[in-house]
Amino acid sequence: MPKDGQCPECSRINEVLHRVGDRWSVLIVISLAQYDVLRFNELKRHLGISQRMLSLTLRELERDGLVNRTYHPTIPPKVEYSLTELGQSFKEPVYALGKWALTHLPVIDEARAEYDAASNQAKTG
Amino acid sequence: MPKDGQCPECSRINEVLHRVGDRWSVLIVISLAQYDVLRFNELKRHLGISQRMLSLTLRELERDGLVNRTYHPTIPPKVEYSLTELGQSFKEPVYALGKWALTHLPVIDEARAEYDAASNQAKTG
DNA sequence: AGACCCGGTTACACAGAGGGAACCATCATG
DNA sequence: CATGATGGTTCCCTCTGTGTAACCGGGTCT
Repeated sequence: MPKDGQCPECSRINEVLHRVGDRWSVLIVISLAQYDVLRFNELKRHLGISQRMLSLTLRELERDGLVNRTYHPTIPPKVEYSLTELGQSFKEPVYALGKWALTHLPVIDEARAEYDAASNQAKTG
Repeated sequence: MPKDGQCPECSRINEVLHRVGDRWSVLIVISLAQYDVLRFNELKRHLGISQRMLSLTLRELERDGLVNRTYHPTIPPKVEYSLTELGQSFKEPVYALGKWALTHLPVIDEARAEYDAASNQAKTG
């Protein structure tokens, strides 16, 4: 961790982003937002996430109060995950980000291709 | 990288998040949004980022069309960075996320403390 | 000549993210 | 008894992210 001292807001944002802004957290929140309730293996199949990472990420999400874990002691066991209120509130900015991502990915790809072409030309020419 | 095949939207979002959701990109965008134009070393000082990471991240941001790089061949050299239109549009969801983060960080901390206390009690008791 | 400024780049090292596979516990089925 | 399903956990290994430190290159000041 660097000093981070310069811009206090930055480090706060960084903190939360680091916690909740990783790849899987966001995708899990999005999935739970869509389907309301999902079981462990449903999430696993839906996201193509490894069992290990799903378990880890869900626990962190639960710890942070974003996700509810409901354990049904049936045989075989059944565990359901859903968003808490906090998770629901997080859904909105995440959706905004997701929407932006989906909307602008083509533009980004284009910009990237252009940049690569230009720098390639610079190298060759 | 996993299969990612299950939920196509997820993998797209993941893709952009992976690109633009790292530690520094977001903070650079926020800083540039605030100050309009910043020089290399201004960013460096403001964020407390290492020279290497700043250089790397800025190049990626430029490559993705989010940031403009203006090189003034003066002595000593002067390089100015600013947001492109795309970068400006990215600013909004990022701000939404940042705002959520700042608002809910206390709640998260609280939830976390509660969770830790509970699991500690479970372990001890 | 040597030191300094700016904006980078390169070499090296370390921590953490993340995947894969095997193991666990429990009951049902064949 | 072996197998399967569910929801995890644990071990091991790799790959990436990130930091530190040193160097570059041109010009200016001393």
